[in-house]
Amino acid sequence: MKVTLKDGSVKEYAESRSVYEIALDISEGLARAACAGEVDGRVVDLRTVVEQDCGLNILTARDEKGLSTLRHSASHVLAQAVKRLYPSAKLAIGPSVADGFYYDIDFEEPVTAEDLERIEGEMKKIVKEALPIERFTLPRNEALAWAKEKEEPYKEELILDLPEDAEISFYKQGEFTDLCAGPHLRNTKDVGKAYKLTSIAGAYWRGDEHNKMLTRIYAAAFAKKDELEAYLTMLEEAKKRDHRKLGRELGLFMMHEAGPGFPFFLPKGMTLKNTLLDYWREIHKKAGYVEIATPVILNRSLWETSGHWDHYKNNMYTTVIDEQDFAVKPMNCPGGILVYASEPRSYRDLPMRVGELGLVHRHEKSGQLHGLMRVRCFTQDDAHIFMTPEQIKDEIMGVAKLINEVYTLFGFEYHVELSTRPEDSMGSDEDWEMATEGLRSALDELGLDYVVNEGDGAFYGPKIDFHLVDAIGRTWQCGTIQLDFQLPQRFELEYIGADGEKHRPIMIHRVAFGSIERFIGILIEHFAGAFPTWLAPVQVKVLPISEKHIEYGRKVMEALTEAGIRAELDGQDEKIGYKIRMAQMQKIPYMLVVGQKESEEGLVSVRSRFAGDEGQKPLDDFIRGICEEISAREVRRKQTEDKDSK
RNA sequence: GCCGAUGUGGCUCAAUUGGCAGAGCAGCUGAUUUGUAAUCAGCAGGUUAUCGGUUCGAGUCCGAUCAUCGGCUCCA
Repeated sequence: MKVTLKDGSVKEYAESRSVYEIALDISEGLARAACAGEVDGRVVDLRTVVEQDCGLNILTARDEKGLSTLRHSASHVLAQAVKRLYPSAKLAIGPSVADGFYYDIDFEEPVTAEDLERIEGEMKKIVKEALPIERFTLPRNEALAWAKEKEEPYKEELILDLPEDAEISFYKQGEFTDLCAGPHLRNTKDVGKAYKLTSIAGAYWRGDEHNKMLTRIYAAAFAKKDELEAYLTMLEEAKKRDHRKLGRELGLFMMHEAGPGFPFFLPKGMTLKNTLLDYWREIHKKAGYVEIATPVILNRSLWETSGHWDHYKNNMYTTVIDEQDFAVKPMNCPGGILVYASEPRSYRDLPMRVGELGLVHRHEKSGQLHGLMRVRCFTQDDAHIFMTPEQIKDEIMGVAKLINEVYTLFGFEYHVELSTRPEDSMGSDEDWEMATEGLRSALDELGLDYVVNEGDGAFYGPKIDFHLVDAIGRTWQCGTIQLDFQLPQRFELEYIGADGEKHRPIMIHRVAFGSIERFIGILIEHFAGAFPTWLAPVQVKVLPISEKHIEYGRKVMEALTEAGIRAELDGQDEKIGYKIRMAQMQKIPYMLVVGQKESEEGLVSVRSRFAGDEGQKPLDDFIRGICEEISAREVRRKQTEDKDSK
C-alpha cells in the first residue's frame, strides 16, 4: 500500500496495516498539518482518520496505543498545570504506565498530597480550554538552546543523549511546550475527564539512587469515566484483601516495633505455615529430596570462602563472640555445601537433592520493608542439587515441574524470566554456555513461555525466576532456579567419577515458595483470607444454638478432632446469628449449627462459606466429605458473594 | 538509605482558633437461652509512639528519634 503525502514523498506500508495504523505512523513522523495523502489511490485526510480513530472511538475499543497516547497527552496537561502553578518547577519525564501516567518534576519547594487537588483543578481548566496540540521539530543545537532558555536542565540532559543529527520533536499546547517523541492527541479537550491524580512519591532521576530525587506525581487515566471508577473501586477492593490488614483480623501474624521487619507468627498463622510445610515436605520427598538443617550462625572464615563476607556484608547481621567474627546466615547455601563436603561423594550419589527450610536474616534497608512480602527474616524453602554436567537439563526440568505443580495447586498466575550472563561474571565461557543452554532447553522442552533478561543473572551463574501476580496485579519474585559453578570451586567440592578420577560437581540453588513469609502474604491476598479448606487454620466452627446444646457440640468436636480436622467450638452466650457472623468474618470454611434436632439424631446443620446453608446431614457424612476435600487439597469455589465485610 | 505522609485504649475512628482525651467494636460482669451475618445493661481500659522545647495551658505548635504507610533504589 502506497501513501503519497502532501509534500510529495511516498511511504510504503504492508497490505495488512489499517488506515488507522498508517495514519498514526505518519502523524508520528510528520507535523499533523502534513497528514493528508493518498491511500490506494484514494485521497484521504489522515488528520481526520487520526482524529476519529485515535480519539475516543479507538480508545473505547481499548486500543492500547490509543490509550497510552491519551495518557501521555494527559501527562503533558499535568506538566502544563504544574508550570502554571509553579513556574520554577523543572520537568523531567512523564510517560504513560499500566493504569495511567506519571510526571517526574523537580520542585523548588516541597509539594504534598493536598496540592494535588489544586493541580488537578488547573488540569481541568486546560482540558476545557481545548488547546490544539501541535508538533514541530528543531535541529539538535536549537533544541538545546530551547532547553537552556527555558531553564529545563533535565530536558537538556535528554537532548544531549540524542544523536547529533537528530531532528528533535516538540509538542506545543497553548503557552506550554514540551520535548517529546509523541504521539499525542490533537487537542487537550480529548484528554477528557477520566483521570485522577492519585499519589505523590519520590523517584530518582533516571532511576539511579546517586542522582537527585525528584517528585513523582502519579495519576490514573482511562478513556471513559466508568473505567476510571472501576479501577478506583478495584484499588479499594484490593485494600480489603491487603495481607497486613487480614493478617491482623484473622490472627495470622503480627509485627512489632521491637523487631522491625521480623514477623511474629500467631497460632493461626503458624498452623497455616505448618500446613504449607507439610505439603512441601510431602512433594519433595516424592521428588527424591532429603532434608537437612544447618546452623543459623556461622563463623567469618566460612563467609569469606563463600564470598558473602566480601559481597554481602552490608546486608548481614554480624557479631563478635570470643574475639571471633560470626554472621547470621543470609542464605543457606554454605551450610548445605558443608554437608555435601562432609564425606567423599561418588557419581552414584548424584544428583543429590538436599532440601533445607532455612531461616535466613538479611538487613534490608528500612524503607524497603512491606508486611510479609519484604521482611528481614524469612524461611526459604531452599534446596541445593549437586550433580554432574550431564544431569543439568533433567534436574532443571524436574525443579521447574515441581514449581509449576505448586503454583498450579493454588491457582496462581505466574510468568517466567531467564536471566543470562552479566558483565562482571566469573567462570569460563563454556560453563556459561552450557548452563544457559541447560536452562533454556529445559524451559523449551516444558513448553513454558519466558522472557529473557540479558545480563541479569547472578555473578556465579544464570537463573530462572518465577514471578507470581498478586491481587492488584503487582508481581513478586518467588521461585528461582540458579545454576552455580562458582561455589563448588570456592569450596573445592568433588565427587569420584566412574573413571575413578575426581570431578567437580555443579550446583543448583532453588526455591519454590521462595520465602514462606512472602508466599503466605501472597496467598492471603490471593484468597482474600478465605483459604481453601485444607489450608484454613480453623476448618470447622461448631455453633451450638444454646447452652443446652454445648454438650453435643463437644461430642461433635471430639469426632472432628479424632478425624484430624481443625475445629473450634463457639460456646459463647450469644445468639446463633452472632456466632455465624463471627465465623463468617473469620472466613472459616464450614460452620456446624447444632441444636435440639441435631443432638437427638446425630446430625449437623452445615453452613459453608462456599454455598451458605447446605442443610442437615449425619455427622459421619460431613466428616467423610470434608476429609476427602482436604486430602485432595480441593479449592471449592464460592457460589455467593460475602454480604458484608465491614 | 532517599522523597513525601502518618502515629490518640487490643481494633476502627472522634476531639472547633492551643482550653476537662471521647465513641463503636473487642474484653470483663450481670440479665437473656436464643435456629442461619451483630440481644440488652453495666464495668474496666490512655504518660495521645518516645524524648526535648515553646506556652498560664500542648493530642493539637516547634525540634530530634523510632515505627508505619505510598513510592524510588535494592531484592525472596
